[in-house]
Amino acid sequence: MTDHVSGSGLLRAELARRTGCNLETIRYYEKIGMMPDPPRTPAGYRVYDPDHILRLRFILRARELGFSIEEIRGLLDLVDGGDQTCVEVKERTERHLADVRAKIADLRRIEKALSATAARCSGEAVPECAVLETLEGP
Amino acid sequence: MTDHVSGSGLLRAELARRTGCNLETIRYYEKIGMMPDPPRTPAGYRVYDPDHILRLRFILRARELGFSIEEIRGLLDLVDGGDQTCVEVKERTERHLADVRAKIADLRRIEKALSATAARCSGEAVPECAVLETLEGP
DNA sequence: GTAAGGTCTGTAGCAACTACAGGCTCAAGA
DNA sequence: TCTTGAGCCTGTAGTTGCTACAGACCTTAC
Repeated sequence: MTDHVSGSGLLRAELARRTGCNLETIRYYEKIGMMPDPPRTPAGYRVYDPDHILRLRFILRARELGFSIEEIRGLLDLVDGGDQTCVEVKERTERHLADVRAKIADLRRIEKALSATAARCSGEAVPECAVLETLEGP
Repeated sequence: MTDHVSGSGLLRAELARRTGCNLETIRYYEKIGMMPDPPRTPAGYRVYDPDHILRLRFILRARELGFSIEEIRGLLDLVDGGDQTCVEVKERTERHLADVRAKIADLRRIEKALSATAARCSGEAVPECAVLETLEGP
């Protein structure tokens, strides 16, 4: 079987390959409504298009950044539009923004501690405990 | 029962309260070796000190930032010392550093997309799909 | 001394995947 | 053509990382 189904569509394995996602996880995300039900071939095979790649990559990376499924659902709702008012979108966007900025701040602290550790390690001493104190900041 | 066990020690519930951690999760982290086995009272109650608070807060925040248990174990090994050589520590530190910097970069993209969304939303239009394209970067 | 509440252990349940079993589909080669 | 083999389907079971509960013990307050 080729991967070219009705022109530009991808089958599930090809979507998995292009996103680095586990094959079964795609089906799981469809089941819980994170990924839309894709069109099917007459035989029932799922057929994906480039938008699906974009969406799945976003979900995967957001997970790696520590967003829960529900948080990602919230971010995706911003994309999917729907019947939300502009005010609602704005409020939710700003909540997400605060969360994202807090994560960035914490990661910066970890970055600082790690690079200090690496620098000190260029000498001969094993570092003390800069890492643990990292997230104690203001 | 007070929370003052043998001077400055904390019982499990107090550690949970001060870190925001679920009570049972503390026991779980002990079981999988992320938290050290704490000393006990004669009756078998766990007694924690301020270092435990620090360590647990670090674990919790690292989880929120998307680090897996194994990755956090790696970060904590840097703290715990042990028989690792300086070169090993440095290599592992730099791998973590690369990972942290990639996360920061992605979060910055998300931040940008979200603040653009919020700004556009101050007008009247519902945003299109700036968010999804966020993690497509270079 | 007894009632209330905190701690203990072990075990069961949930969320988010991940893997497998058994069956159907399709393209290609003998 | 027909068969072989890789890929897809569904449903279900297993894994990881927690979270909640049950039943028993301990401690403080009345």
